[in-house]
Amino acid sequence: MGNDYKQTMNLPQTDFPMRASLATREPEQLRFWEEIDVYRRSLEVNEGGPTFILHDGPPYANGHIHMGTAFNKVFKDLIVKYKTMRGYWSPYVPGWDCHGQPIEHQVEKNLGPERMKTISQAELRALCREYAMEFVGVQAEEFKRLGVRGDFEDPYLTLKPSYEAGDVRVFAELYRRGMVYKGRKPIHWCYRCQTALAEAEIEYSEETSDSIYVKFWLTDPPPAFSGVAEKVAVLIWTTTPWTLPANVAVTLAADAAYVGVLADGEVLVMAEDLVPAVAQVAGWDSYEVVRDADGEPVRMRGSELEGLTYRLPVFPERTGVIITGEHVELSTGTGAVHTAPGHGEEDYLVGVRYGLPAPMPVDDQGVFDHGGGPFAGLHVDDANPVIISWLAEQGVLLAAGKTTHSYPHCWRCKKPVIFRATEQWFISMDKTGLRDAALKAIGTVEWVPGWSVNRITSMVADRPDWCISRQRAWGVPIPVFECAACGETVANDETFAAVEALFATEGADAWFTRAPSEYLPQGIACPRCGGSELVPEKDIVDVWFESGVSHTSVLEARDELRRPAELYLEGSDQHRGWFQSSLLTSVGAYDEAPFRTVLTHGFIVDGEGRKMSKSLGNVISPADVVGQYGADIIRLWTASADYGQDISVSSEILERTSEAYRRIRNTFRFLLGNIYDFEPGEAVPFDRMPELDQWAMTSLARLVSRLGAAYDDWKFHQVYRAIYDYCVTDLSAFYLDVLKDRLYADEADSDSRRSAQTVLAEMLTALVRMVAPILSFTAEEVWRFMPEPLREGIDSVHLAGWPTLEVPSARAAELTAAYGVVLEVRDEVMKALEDARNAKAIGKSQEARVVVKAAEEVRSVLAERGADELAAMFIVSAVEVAPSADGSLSVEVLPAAGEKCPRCWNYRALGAAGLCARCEDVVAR
RNA sequence: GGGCCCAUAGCUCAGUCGGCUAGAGCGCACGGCUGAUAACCGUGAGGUCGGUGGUUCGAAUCCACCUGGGCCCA
Repeated sequence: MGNDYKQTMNLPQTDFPMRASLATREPEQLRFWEEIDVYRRSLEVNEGGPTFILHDGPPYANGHIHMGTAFNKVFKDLIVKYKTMRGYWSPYVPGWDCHGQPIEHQVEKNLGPERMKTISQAELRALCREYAMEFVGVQAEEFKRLGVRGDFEDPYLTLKPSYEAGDVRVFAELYRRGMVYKGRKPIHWCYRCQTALAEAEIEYSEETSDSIYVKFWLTDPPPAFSGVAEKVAVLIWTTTPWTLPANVAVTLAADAAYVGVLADGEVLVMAEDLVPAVAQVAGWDSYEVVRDADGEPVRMRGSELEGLTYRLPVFPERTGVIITGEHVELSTGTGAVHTAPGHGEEDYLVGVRYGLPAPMPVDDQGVFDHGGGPFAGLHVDDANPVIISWLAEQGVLLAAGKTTHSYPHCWRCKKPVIFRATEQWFISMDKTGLRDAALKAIGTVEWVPGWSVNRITSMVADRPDWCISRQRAWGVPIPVFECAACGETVANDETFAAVEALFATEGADAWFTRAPSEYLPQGIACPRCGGSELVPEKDIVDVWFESGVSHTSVLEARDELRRPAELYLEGSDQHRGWFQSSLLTSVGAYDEAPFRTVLTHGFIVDGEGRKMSKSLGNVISPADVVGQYGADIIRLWTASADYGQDISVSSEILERTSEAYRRIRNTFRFLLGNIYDFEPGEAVPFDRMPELDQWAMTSLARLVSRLGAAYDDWKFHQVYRAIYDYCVTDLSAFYLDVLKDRLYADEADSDSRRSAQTVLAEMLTALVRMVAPILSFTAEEVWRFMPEPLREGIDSVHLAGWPTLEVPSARAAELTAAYGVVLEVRDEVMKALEDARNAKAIGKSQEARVVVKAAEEVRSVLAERGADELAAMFIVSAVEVAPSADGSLSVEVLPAAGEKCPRCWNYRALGAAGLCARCEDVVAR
């Protein structure tokens, strides 16, 4: 049949596969990029261009990457690639956070308790390094598989000597500026294992404890109570009697009502709500609440009692003070909390606020020293019964019982741990105005999305001093010394310089294997006692401090980078973490923020918006997605999400993303298939193109500028949206569909077909570049299937730059307006054709001719296009435009006149050869 | 418990200073085509804009509270 004519048609030809098979094909692109060293080349092409530095926040070198890390890295990658396309010199140096408790903990678990006992710190550190390096390797491969481009040959690692030297440099500067001080802070301590424990090493379980109610005698009771009885006490409740020797304050709830209860001839002050419960525990047969002249209970708010003093229970010759705090519970106890800043986190924080001392009478072994007064020499394990009976003897114990509650235990020995204040190193927020300077620096930075600035501001405004020391093995030491003779800290420009040099050449390991005399200059002595024997500080630095100094260890240290960076980009948790530690160390050392813009994204959650967890069974791993769908699907998903909120992944979302991908891929395939015989020399200039092609060029130009704006504005989901809608709506559903007749049936070398191909080539070369930052693999694949001349001798799409497209603006505006009308009419025509199809009047639209009745304004626009052009655009055999009686738009569908041309399948009057005039003409040649 | 934030069709997103019957694409249903064919085209059905109350002539949009969710802290 018509197949005879098939050979005379210009049907699409391309080897570009319809099916992506990304999981198997992507590795080929990876090898290609490796071969041509695309990262290096991406810098070379923009040598001398403006610089854009996205500074990578280091993930922790432990375990495989998850969806969150994948999202974050791909997000960064598409920004770097976009900037590269726009001509920016944009190096990307990935980094890893290699020190810290989780790795040390894991290594310790692998070793087991027996070997741990015999291993040296140096050996332990070597094992930790090995462990970290293994996962740096694992994650680097996983990132590369996602298409992430960067200097994976030479990433930055917090365990490298050059990095560790930067830790010293920043610490030294902060120290010189007087921001670093030594103070005390309570930490979890296991006296059996003789070690500090991190929060992650604590296991909580139920524990039965003593529960006692103790009277603290007020020295100057409020008159309302003191008139009633001679002795007035504030009644506290505690489950840790052994912490009473360290008591310095009682904390009340500022807004709660407190009353005096008269029982056994004494007034006991407690929260009104808790009086009945206390009466029951105390076993009072009768009691009364102190009342005023009107018979109303005397109520005082916690804040009114603030400032009163009382005699310490264990040291009656000293006094404590009543304060208020937010952590006071009014569901149990008395509403008055025994406060020992040396023994509790909340107590410590409230103590800092009130400037209270933090006595710590318990030593490393858990034994009271002389600070324990009458209990000196007693072990805390044995102390409770002794203290309780002592309190009873003193007449201050109201009641004693037992209670069960959740209590922290050591992960190693499984025994209860204690909270114990120890010497720690701090960075002061206020001594030298760091807080104010940081807040000021926040104002110089662009925070995206906008609410981000509120979050960082309130966190910096409210945070306590930064405790930067850890009692650990795997990290960078606090680079100071202690005088062996008098305990004074020894640290000055000379020692810092020597330590920095030591770390730079041998790494921080040397701190643990070399004696200070080997690397410190001669003559360093204790400024207080003149002692010359110096002991290196045992504590290491908080890992947040380490990663925080990357502005120095990486941005400053590496030739291709500089401080400040244009962009930091991390999840919203980093307001507390890296954004802040980077900001504080940079402002502290250099008086300025290390970044110009900070971009924050939400967290990855499941389809219901819940976080992913093993227990919920909703975890999706990037490796599985790459295996099933391919990295480009992860990349497309990354771009499609509005990162300002939490980002969902589910199998449905991935399925949808994958369908969208196929749509884009097929658009590329169609474009490639129709330019197989096109040479750029045959391009038709804009002003000689048919109007429809001019419109297509206009809409492409609009897309180019819209995408540029969306990318520049960090609105990547709009980029995705615009590309996708363009492929579906502008191209597939309209322009490309309309073009088929011209492409397939017109003479191969005709101006009309060459014009169409000119447009398709423009679309292809522009789209492939604009999509490359996102669909990095597919774009590269498309690039390799493009006709050689269109590639302009460029190996990789990633080196091809951003498209430039000029369309006369007056003509563009004219066409945009006119085609708005045409497309509206087209919609109506489609509806009418569908009705006809449903009535079995027609099958394909060419079988119909239509009569469009419209108002004058519409008719004039249509008339300008011409009936033939309208028929082509509506894909019908003929269009007739007629006035409409009421001005409304309506469409009448009639059978096509003429017969089906066996070559082009349009309904036309057929000539002698049995073909339509156009086809007859084409075949004749 | 506190701070910051989120909530529009099954999915991903639009909805400017509050103002026509809340939009798009996908998916779905139905149909067409068989020269983009494990493609392509068309039509259609889907939403009490998380809930309640308030401000207003009028609220998806402003306010309060609640519910659910996220991050951080406690």
